[in-house]
Amino acid sequence: MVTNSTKSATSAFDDKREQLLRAAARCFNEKGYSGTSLKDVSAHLGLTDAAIYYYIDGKQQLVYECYRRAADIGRAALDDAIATGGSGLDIAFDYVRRHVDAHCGSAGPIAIMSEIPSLRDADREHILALSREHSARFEQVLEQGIEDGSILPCDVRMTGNAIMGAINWIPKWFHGDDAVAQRVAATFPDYLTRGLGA
Amino acid sequence: MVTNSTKSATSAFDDKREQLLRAAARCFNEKGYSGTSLKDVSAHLGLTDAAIYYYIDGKQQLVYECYRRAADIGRAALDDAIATGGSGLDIAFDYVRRHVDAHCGSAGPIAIMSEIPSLRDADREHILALSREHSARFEQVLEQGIEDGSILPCDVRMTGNAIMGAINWIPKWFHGDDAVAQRVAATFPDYLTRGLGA
DNA sequence: TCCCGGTTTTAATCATGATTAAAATACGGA
DNA sequence: TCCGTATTTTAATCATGATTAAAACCGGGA
Repeated sequence: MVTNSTKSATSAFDDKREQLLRAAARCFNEKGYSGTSLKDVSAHLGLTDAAIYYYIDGKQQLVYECYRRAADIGRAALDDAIATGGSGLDIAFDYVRRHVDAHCGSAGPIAIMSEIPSLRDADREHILALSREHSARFEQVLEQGIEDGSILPCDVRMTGNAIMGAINWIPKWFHGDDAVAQRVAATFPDYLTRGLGA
Repeated sequence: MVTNSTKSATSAFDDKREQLLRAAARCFNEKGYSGTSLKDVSAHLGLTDAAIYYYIDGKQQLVYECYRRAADIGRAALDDAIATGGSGLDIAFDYVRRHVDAHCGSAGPIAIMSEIPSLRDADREHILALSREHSARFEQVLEQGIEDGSILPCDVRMTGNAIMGAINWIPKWFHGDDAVAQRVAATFPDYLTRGLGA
């Protein structure tokens, strides 16, 4: 019935839908959008491909929601980091820590937005807007750090691209190993912010 | 006729074949392996899709050679960096500089190896081997830097992953703008090695 | 000018995979 | 136990795109 429930009450339906999004995210990360068949995704849930249509409107809708979920998680990581306050460098560190946790922790696989062109026109606009907004906000954090002296002057756009790239690439080599997750958490925030100066 | 010429003599055939690989790399980077049709690739050369088969054995062969070319370029960047010598940190800096140049400079689009699973079994083994070897060699450079005191002790595998990720993600946002290329060159080597300590 | 190899296109073929409709199944409550 | 809704499957349909074979084209040398 594909209910567009706005409520967050945890129905069995919503649960399974969430599972579906995670399974799809994992598949998309591994084999790309066009490379994953709905059968690949449904297999993760022990269903047939056709069953997916009970939960979601189609494959396009599936990527779109995966990407939107990814954007939400990234935004939340930045929101929370900003909320904790501190210098620009502190915020940047906390953001990396949270975002990396999101990729490696129990939040499950998060889709990396590596195939924006394959989205429907309207969806692409929306996702691009979210993505640009996120980048801009992070760059502002870097600028704030430059002003408060915690970060060395730099090209914030390029530096932001470097940091985002390092994070976005994680799913390409991280596959759920807890021990590795710890090493990521112990290394990434420190390494990626140490390069910002001090 | 799809000659497997080992010579490097620049025949018109080899030239066009090289153009083909670059066009394919650009397409794969933008829309993924399955997402790009041979028609997409051939359009870049002003040909029809069927004409591609005159130059290469098929789509699988095309990705394989794109990835192999990418591996070669990455290896060359590391070889050259090591050849110039210096501390581990110096080498790391030079490697990043060269590899980033390769992505943004006239070497043309380099395929990012983001869809290893879609390779044929035998090809996948080969590419994975090259990839692992490259990572291992770069980690050795980092270790050398730790020994000679130019790099702070760290988890070289994770740090290497972070650096490679930042570089590999470049094609996702860089689209040939020369001015941007300069900013990348001015920012990445410095930022990515500054985080290694000193 | 005519011929030939090298190059490209046209016009099939063929498999894959998204999507849909109808039928089957499961399961909680009356 | 029986019913009705929620869930899933089965069995089409349909479009896309890789691949191939045969025909057409093109430029240089005899």
